[in-house]
Amino acid sequence: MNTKPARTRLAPSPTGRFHLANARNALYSYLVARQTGGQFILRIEDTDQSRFVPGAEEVIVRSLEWLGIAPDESPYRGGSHGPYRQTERRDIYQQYARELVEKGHAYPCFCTPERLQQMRKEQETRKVERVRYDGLCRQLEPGEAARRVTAGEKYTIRFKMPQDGSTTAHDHIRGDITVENQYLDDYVIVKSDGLPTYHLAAMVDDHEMKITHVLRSAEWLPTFPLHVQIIRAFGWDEPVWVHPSILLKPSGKGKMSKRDSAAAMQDGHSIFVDDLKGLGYTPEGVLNWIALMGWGVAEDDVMTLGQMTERFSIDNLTPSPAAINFQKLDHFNGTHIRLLTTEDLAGRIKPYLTGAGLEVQNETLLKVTPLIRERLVTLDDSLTFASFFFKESVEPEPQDLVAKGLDARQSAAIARNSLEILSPLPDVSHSVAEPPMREYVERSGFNAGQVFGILRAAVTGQKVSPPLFESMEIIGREKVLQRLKHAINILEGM
RNA sequence: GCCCCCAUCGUCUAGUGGACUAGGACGCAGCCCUUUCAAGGCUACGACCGGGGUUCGAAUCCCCGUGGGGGCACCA
Repeated sequence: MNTKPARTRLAPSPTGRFHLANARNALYSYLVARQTGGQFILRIEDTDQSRFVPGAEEVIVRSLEWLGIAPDESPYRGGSHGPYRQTERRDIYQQYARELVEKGHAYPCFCTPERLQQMRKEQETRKVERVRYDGLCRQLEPGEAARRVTAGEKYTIRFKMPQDGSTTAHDHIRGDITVENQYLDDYVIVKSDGLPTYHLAAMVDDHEMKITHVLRSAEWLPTFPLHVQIIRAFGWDEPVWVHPSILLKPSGKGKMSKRDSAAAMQDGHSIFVDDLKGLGYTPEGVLNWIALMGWGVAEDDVMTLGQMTERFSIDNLTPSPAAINFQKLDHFNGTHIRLLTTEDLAGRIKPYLTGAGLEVQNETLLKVTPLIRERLVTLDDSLTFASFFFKESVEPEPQDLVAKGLDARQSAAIARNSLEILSPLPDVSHSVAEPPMREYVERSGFNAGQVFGILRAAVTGQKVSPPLFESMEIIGREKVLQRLKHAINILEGM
């Protein structure tokens, strides 16, 4: 367990949607911050203006809030280490880039995109070991370079990678990762528009914002040595680096593609957090699900956020890629729904019901909720299990009113007998209505499944429903009798 | 092609040299409960990638294969 307050961050770019991997990094970062009494920070990495998607930032914030892991510092909440949007930190990067150039760790590069493209093409046709920058501008005299810069020539700034030896970087999950420097490139750290690339911006910001633990996707592993080199060039302390594993598509064959996402959506699932709510998932279920992709828990894996905060440790993260398993999401969602109090659950279900045009009375909803709770996988399942409680009348399929092994005439007779039994009763509560109906089953020679099946279809309008007598009690005598009469009419017309 | 990472049931994982007959969860199958569907309970099926070492002893450490994944931009 960490003892010093940790500062962690989530640094997404507002270029697309907020997906599972983002959410999982956010969760782990949040957990580390919480358990050490530190801060979790949201920083927007918007240096690539060509890929900027309007509204993406809002989706990120909304998703984090919905999950219940909102940041302590962010562009919206502010904080003492802002600004939290990289485009607003332009001058800071400029200053640090200049420092790198002055120290001889970086140099201006005047190569045009066209030249670079051609260079790569040539390298490929020559089948060179590795396609990379050829170092043309690295050779330039610093004075000459400075003259061209002041002359107004367009340029980028490249990091001067050591050409001999190797770089060892330490990942908390994987241990030391060593790469021969000759395989590393002179990466561009400031673009010709004056904005930094990730490599510079993230290192500068993590330092400036006093980040102690960097949790980021394993996709960064290949440039990890570069990042460490940049930090060493500045002479800064390194944070604890944690690279949680890549998330794979359900088949385990590669990352999720656009096509895979569409397929998941078809199936009532999604890898995008802002879809999950509409699909009926709870933050608790989603959180528990993503927490366990790459976090090894031996037993008792159903956890709330609070329990995760107590139990989480970056020591228990796994290095191997994990396939996304939506069945497990359903499982966790269902179990967390069952853990909710009746009031809480009712409140969460209501929007799905009213959203479907149903008129929902809170009093009734509170009675219905315990009946459907253990049947729900997603919150919108409440529609299939509870709609009939809130409808004036119900329209059963004629064939559903015919009991198994019987014909329409026999079924109609059972329905009529049931009506005769229920009509004189003061009410159709469970304790009042069930005994005489049980007695009828005994006496009639039909089995319970047949009799109650007809009654269920008549009263609920469907073959599958919550327990029959409990349901009738909530629906009430008048409506029950009404629906039963309606069913008799249908059966007699068959 | 080059570089990097990874390797236990179908999937997510526990396991840090002897307590492993390899544990849990999801899923799957069966049974119990039951007026339907669930939930719940019980049971079953199911894995240490291969080969070499190291060691009295290896799922665990090392090497080599093989397989899988990721990355090779003035994107993050």
